[in-house]
Amino acid sequence: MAGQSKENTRYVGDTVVHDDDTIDFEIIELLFFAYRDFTSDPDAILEKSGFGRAHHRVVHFVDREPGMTVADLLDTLKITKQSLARVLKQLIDSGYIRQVTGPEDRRQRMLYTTEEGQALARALAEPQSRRIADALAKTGPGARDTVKRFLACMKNGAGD
Amino acid sequence: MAGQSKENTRYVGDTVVHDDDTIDFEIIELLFFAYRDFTSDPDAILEKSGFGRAHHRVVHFVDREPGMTVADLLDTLKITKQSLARVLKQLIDSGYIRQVTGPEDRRQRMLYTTEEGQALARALAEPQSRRIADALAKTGPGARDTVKRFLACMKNGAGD
DNA sequence: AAAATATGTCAGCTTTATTGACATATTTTT
DNA sequence: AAAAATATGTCAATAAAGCTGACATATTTT
Repeated sequence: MAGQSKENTRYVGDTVVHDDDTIDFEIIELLFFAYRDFTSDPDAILEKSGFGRAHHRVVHFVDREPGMTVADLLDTLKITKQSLARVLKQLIDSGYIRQVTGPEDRRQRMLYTTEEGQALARALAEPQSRRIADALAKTGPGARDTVKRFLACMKNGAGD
Repeated sequence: MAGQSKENTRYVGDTVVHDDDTIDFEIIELLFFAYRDFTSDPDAILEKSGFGRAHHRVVHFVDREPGMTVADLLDTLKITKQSLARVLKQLIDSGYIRQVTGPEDRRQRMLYTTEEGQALARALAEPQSRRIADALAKTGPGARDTVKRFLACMKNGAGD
């Protein structure tokens, strides 16, 4: 419990302002740098395929949840249908993802990675996984569980 | 040490592929969702000012390191001069950041937040800090230190 | 005096997102 | 059966935030 929640607030106009030492700048910045470098890992691989981070996210989630629908994917990524459309079309045209008409509801398009899509998804995840493993090892025993719980709580709607 | 580093690799073409259970998909996804929601916190505030995330980062770092030069900022953000230029100009024109000619080297422009800039930086950091504090509290005692070390190791050039 | 440095700026391009509008196929409701 | 709702696709226009390349200016270093 170091360095936050002292409730030392003041006002500028009608905006609540917390003084320096009540804000956890340290972890805010660590998170920024950690994520910046974490996401830079797959960039070299993506460049070769001519894809960007948007493609990465789509291939990743479809690989992880085979058969998910377009609506599922939109909900996961929190982007609009039109934003997804271009990226998804490119991945389908390039043979990384294929669509199957839903067996129950024929309006739905269930999404699957092809062999190539699966290989891409894993090639992209590999350096990230390695970075995580190294960081956890250096952090010490028990780190994985603590980090897991912390990250889960950082997410919206983590009721507990 | 659960769920990674089994070194169970195979090849597709000349791309190294790790099988399912050798990749730490769990933490990769937790990190994605945590960061997605963490960065969404300040968005409501930014919209009011007509600024975006790029402005956020600039105001944040200048507030944290008053007197930093343009070159320092470019190095921190890892973006190009031309990308920074537009954002920085808007912040200066709006009165959130001011420039002072370097006292030693008059080519340099040392950057400072104004009162308004400081207030903005802290208003933006506040919900993020609160989210972190809540997550750490829920994770349990000792979480802060573990999370800090883990995040530091996730950054490039963190030679233990 | 020449070269290097720190910054600023113009012009054009790319990626990734946005909104709005509308089309099609299919399922559900009336 | 007709109407409404749903899942998806697509066209067009726009925005934010990055990029490269080129060049200008002021200042410091060589």
